[in-house]
Amino acid sequence: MARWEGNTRGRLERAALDLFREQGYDRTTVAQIAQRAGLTERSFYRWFADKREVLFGGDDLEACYLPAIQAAPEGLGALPTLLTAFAATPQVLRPREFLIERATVIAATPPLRERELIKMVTLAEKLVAALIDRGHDEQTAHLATDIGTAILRLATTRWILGDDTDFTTLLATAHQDLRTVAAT
Amino acid sequence: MARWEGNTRGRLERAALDLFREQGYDRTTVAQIAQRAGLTERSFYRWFADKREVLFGGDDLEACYLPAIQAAPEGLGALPTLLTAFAATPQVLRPREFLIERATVIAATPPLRERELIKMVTLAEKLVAALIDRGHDEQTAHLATDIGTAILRLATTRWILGDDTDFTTLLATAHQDLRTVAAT
DNA sequence: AAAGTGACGACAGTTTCTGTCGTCATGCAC
DNA sequence: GTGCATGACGACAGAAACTGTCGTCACTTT
Repeated sequence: MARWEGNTRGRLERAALDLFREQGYDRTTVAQIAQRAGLTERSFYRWFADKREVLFGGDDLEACYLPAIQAAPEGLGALPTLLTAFAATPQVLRPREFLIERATVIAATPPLRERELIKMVTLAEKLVAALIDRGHDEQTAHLATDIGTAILRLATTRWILGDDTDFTTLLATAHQDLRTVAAT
Repeated sequence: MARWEGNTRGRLERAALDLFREQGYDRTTVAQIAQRAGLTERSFYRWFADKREVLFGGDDLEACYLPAIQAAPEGLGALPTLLTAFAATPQVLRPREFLIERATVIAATPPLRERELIKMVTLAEKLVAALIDRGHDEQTAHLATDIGTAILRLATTRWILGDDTDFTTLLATAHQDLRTVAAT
């Protein structure tokens, strides 16, 4: 694979994240990223479609959730299927520090937020498709995905804020909270 | 205001949408848009921050929803407040044909989808803030906004698909459907 | 040993976006 | 009416993002 150092892609990701944190996203050049990784600007574009994509390389979540949905017990409702998939998945796939640095940079720069949003929507569409595959009708699949992501977001927020409860319990609590708000 | 033709901004929007439909987004140049509107490329950037923004000029929805939220009856729950705001608002603020052409182009080009998504999220954040302003706590406001937008999306989808029911009824039906899915 | 492959550098070129300055029509003061 | 501010505009110049193309070089396959 790699002729020189190896892990070219990882070196580019690391260099980009470091530079974004040091100087900000718009003041760092693709040429700078490539140079710090020991490459040329042209080579950067062989590994990533554009400057933003360098922080969104992994399809980790998709690889986690989709099999978990397919493996869910037969005859389960759409929303419970999603929630078990969310619960059965490890919270951290990369070193935690990397994720936090990355999230900080993304939150601070609008172009990266845009990219993150479309990644999330694309993932959500795949969740919908997976639910439809299991026999749910389209509108139910959409609705369950909307509800499920809202629950996931609330549970994750509380988890980040320091709530160390078991994640399955956090999901169940958030689900109950949503039902309460929806009942009004 | 306008020295020559007047409505410079509108001319640019119209030229951009037409060109995007004729040749696609990436094959049309900012210089082309400006030329068709009788201007220079440099002048385009005096009216829009970047090439994508030309299709997202109006803050119409925000101008509709926020006052409606503030005008909602005292003591109403967070979700009902949103739903009344959604119901009390006209569905069409621009000529319907313009909206459809625009939506088609956006759906077909990823960079425009990204921009649309961040516009929607920004609007949602303002809805949350408006709810917090009315005394709701942050998590409830978030949850209600997530639920409310899911309901709005389902109702709008059915409306577009040809369901000519009164929009308030469509919202109520979608709300009921969501409760059903959430109950499982 | 010869041929194939895959990552890379080296250009050249287009397009997006920004900074800066001069121009010119309109409006307002005097 | 003359002088002066303002605001939209054109005309550059230039940085940075991205793309196409070609040659090179290490490594692998046969």
